[in-house]
Amino acid sequence: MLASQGLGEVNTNTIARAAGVGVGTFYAHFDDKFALQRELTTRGLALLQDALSLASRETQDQSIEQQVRASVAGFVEFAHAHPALYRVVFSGGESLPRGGRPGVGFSARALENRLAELQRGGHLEASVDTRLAARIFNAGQSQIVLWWLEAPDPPAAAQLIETLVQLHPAVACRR
Amino acid sequence: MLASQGLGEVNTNTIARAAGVGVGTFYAHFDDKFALQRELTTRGLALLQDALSLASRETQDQSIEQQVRASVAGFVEFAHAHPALYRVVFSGGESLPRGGRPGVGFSARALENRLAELQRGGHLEASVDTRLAARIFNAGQSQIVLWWLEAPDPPAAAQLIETLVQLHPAVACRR
Amino acid sequence: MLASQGLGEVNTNTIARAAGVGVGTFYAHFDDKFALQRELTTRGLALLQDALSLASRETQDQSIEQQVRASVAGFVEFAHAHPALYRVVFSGGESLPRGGRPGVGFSARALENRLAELQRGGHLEASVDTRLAARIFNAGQSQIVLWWLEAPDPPAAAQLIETLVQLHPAVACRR
Amino acid sequence: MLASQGLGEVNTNTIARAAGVGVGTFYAHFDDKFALQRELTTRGLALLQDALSLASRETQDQSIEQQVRASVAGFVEFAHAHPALYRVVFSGGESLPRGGRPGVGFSARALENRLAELQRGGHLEASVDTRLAARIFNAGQSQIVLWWLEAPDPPAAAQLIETLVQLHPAVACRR
DNA sequence: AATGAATGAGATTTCATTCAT
DNA sequence: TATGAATGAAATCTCATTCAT
Repeated sequence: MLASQGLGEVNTNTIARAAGVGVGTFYAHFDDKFALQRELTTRGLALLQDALSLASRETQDQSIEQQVRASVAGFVEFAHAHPALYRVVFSGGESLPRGGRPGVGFSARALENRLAELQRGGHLEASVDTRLAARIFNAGQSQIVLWWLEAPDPPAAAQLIETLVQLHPAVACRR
Repeated sequence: MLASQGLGEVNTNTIARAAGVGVGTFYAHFDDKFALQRELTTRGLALLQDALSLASRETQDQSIEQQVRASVAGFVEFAHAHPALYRVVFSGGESLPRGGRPGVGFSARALENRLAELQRGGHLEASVDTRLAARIFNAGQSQIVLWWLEAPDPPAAAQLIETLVQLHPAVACRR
Repeated sequence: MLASQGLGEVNTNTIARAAGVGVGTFYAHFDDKFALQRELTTRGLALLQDALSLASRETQDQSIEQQVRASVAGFVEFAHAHPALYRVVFSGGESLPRGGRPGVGFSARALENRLAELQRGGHLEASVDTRLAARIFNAGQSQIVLWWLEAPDPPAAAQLIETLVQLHPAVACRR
Repeated sequence: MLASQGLGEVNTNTIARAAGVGVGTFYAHFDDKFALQRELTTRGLALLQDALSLASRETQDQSIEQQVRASVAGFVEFAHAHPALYRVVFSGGESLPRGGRPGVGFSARALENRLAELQRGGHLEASVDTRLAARIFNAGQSQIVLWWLEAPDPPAAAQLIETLVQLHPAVACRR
């Protein structure tokens, strides 16, 4: 119903007004100020997961680099398609009360597992700490996209994607 | 005198109390709530720059990887030495009133220049977008250290440093 | 149809929901929040008056104490039969908009007249202030019954009735 | 500092304004809206207890009726001296959140014990249920005084006291 | 007639900032 | 200079009431 605001430092009145509803209506839909954020984060993350899963499925027979590229492209395209939602999910600008914020940790586990798998298969440097590498890459990716969405002269999406691919652990530390 | 708070969502009274001074005293030293943050950020950044400059100077005759390692180690050591200050400077948890926050952009220019230099010297893949690569790495580095400072079972600093070195553009995309 | 709530601090939505009707329906039947209370109070009081009148009529040839006992028993039985309604009528927990609440004053006039009659007949201490005595007894009676309805280990009704009889002005101050 | 308001249905703004302070000041002194009520109730009850204890001590060698009269007089005088405080403590017009409200139960235990003592000493009808009698009298007393404070043509305090004495269990059911 | 989503005035509460001491 | 009680604008949230269906 009401969906994508910047939601950084806004107050409930503004949120409601911006959504074209009364203050009371807001509270009819959400328990409190943070419930909206939780809701949007949950939805956004689910949407993103879907896109990434699809990308993964579609490239499962291709090269590792192609798989990485598809994943990164899916991520960037999601942000491009839903910039406001992306900001709500990944912007550190506000306060998810207790344990909500994904940030560094978002899907780090999934990437970590994938890297470990590649490592076992001999496709990734044995010396790479998969837990750290996964988190570092994810943090870099989510932050750069945040920047990209707001940059005055943003580079082309393709350029962004290509650079992320180059720095992805599975590519940068491949063997 | 008053220095290291988390300073994410705290109010002035709490800040002052925690610093052991009266609320009024706080306003005798700082114009407003954000002046403290600006002040700490400025000082913290200066301190960090000093450490990084020193590391750079000390390794200017060594290999690129050694230079990178020294830079990363300097960054991690700074965070370890001044965790609260680090959080104030790099945590996205609060609101510098417009344009203050370093985040992705911090010293990206410096790294960007260094990468461009390497590229010109033929030490870095020509296809790397130095502006993006610098920002991605910096974002990943600052965020992972934030996580590292608060992780329940943080990896050893050496491990963290090594992984960051592996993912550093100058190392990952060297030629 | 909708009848027995605690109605102390509840809001209209809850009242309507509990009554099994929509909020809108509530306002189709009552002008505002207090109209229900007024309505219930009026009905409750009428019901109670009927019971007391009946008790009075049935014992008009018996002893004063028997009359008092019948009246008190009628009161207690009414509360027992319609606890929610009783609470609405006698609970001080909410706000009848000006002048509605019976409380101390409920039927004090009737009892006052009865006491004055007894006094004229020489059956009651001449020194008793009938206006005050009537109000004190009524207040005590209505409040104790409120307590009785909610007490964790309430005494038997008979015990309650007997004690009220003992403390009734017409019994306690008889001559 | 701020002391006696009517405090029936008032809002925090009004309370603060009436006390001659800003809204914020109110919250500097009390945790929330109800804390004031709790505070006043506690103080009022303590004050009342003191008065009653004094009355009890001063009449311990006199007749039971004198003791009762002193107690009742102390109660009435307290209400007369601190009408607003009395209303806050005994008015049922608002909501002490959980377990605060004295009402029927106020000092019922003390009176109950006193009555039981008299009963053991053979000064009170054996058939009287002391628990009920104590609560009935207390309820009647507190409610009638509430009425008395607001009655358009209130009877003299002496008259009120005398009537309460006449209806007090220890007097009405003495033996 | 019945409904309940929507409303917004108003109540509660917070907090950056001031100022008398 | 240091203090913290006092302030009130602004934020969060509630709830009696309306109205389109």
